[in-house]
Amino acid sequence: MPELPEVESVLRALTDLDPSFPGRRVREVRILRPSAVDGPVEQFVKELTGAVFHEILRHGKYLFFRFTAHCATSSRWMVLHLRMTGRLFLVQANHAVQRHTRFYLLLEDELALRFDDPRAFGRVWLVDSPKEVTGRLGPDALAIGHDGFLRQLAQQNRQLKLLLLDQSFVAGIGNIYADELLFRAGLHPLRVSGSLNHNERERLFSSMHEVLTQAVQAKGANIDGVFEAGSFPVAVYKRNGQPCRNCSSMIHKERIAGRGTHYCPACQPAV
DNA sequence: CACTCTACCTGTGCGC
DNA sequence: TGCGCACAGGTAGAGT
Repeated sequence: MPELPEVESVLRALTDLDPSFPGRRVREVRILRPSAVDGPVEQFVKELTGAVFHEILRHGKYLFFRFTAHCATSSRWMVLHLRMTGRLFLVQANHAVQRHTRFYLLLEDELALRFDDPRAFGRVWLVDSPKEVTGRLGPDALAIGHDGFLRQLAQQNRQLKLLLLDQSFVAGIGNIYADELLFRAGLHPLRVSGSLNHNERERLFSSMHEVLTQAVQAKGANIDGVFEAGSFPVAVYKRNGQPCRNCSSMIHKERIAGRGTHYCPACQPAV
């Protein structure tokens, strides 16, 4: 499930694989699954055909592609959310379409930007400004600094698991990294944010920052039995029934805030 | 106002 | 072996 580190890796892969990606012109747009596009499909195709990409940004789990349409002066943005199983990548234009390919953009130099998504939760939008999307989001979880995070935290009094998953608190953390950073911080997912002492608040920020930074460096998470491109080793996610790497206690799983939540009962005491 | 539930999807892995 | 079904999860929107 792509969260901040995985989405950041997608962005870096695009620009590393193809340093001239910003600057490329779209020759053709093919939509295989119209429901992947928010809004009228014809307009999506029409606007992007002949458009030129200028830059790619990320905020939370969203990617923003700035482009200028073929005979327009002002910029427009293609916004993408991978949701659960979406994958965005560059391929050769003749690369065979897969069963789950939802759409692709044929670019110059026989390249194609392709979106595959088995679960079909992923979506793409065209908007005038990223703010139309990021306006509902909190600060990016990796861009936010120590002081900004503590300010955000001071305004809340909610269960930590719920808080971390709330994209309007900070954007980019999903179920995997919420569990991972709470483990690193030694905080139980049901602890209420308002009850944290100074030291615990500091640990929450530093753990969030370290986990996300290291996961970006590792190009995403490595989860046993689940296909993920990255090599960040998870300590608790899907490790229920296995020994904690700190203390050998059994990793526990329960449903919190409607999500499968994994933690070490010894390292993350309830009170 | 704050929380919970459901829809959206389909591959996986279980029990029978 | 094969069938049916619960489950996984991010987000929006509806419901309590």
